[in-house]
Amino acid sequence: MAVRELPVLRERGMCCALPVVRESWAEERAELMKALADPTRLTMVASLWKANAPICICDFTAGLELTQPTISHHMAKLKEAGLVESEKRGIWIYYRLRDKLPTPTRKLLSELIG
Amino acid sequence: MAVRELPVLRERGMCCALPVVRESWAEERAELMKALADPTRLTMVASLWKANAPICICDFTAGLELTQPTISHHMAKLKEAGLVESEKRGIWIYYRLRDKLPTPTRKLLSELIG
DNA sequence: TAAACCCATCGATGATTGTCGATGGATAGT
DNA sequence: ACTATCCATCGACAATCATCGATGGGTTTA
Repeated sequence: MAVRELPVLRERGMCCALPVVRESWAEERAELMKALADPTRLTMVASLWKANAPICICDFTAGLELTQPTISHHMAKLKEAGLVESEKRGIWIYYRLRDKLPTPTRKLLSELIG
Repeated sequence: MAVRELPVLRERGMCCALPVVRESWAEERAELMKALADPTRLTMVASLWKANAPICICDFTAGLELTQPTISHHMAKLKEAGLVESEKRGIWIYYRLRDKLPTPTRKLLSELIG
């Protein structure tokens, strides 16, 4: 918090005073952020997080004001991002937060939701 | 971690066993996540976070393989999301992470980057 | 004054995304 | 066997987005 100085000596045309490099880290993390960058999906994840119990699609379609295909589509994105896993039980398919969430992801969700 | 049971008794056509409601909370948070849901912007935020020093646009255009208008566009989004603030110094405009970041946001960035 | 540099903005374009209706597979009750 | 329910998938559409080239406004140096 102390080194917030502005460079004084600086020549024109000479950039890159600081190392700014795109890393593969950003690509992976951006994928996770994309999965969470929607109010509906965020609500779904938060519901699963707080309920700590399996929820099926029809419960979401009842609570959120969206069509069943739309909810299914969002849930598929969450699953593709590795945030959610599903289990079929009779007619219903129950979704829950993935058991083996990477620790950084779990902590991030904790900061975001909890 | 104990209540991971699947509902056994369940009637067809009766949903909403669990409260799933869209809250305004999700709308706000989704905006922040959208700002972070791009590899380039993620790299920029991480650079500002780690460098802990002001960086100007030309430094980013030199490091990332993108045009200056594109970088400017991304930086504008970060600014609009309240993540970044700028200061003009001669020819250059220096960007840094916002001083008064809300604590949840700062902790989230810490989990995401640090 | 002129030239060089930094940057924001505009307009365009191709790609991605959120949403819906329609359809069909699977399962349970009658 | 027939029907009702839950759900995934497909195709379509409008909206948003990431990227670029072109332009112009500021600012410093020559």
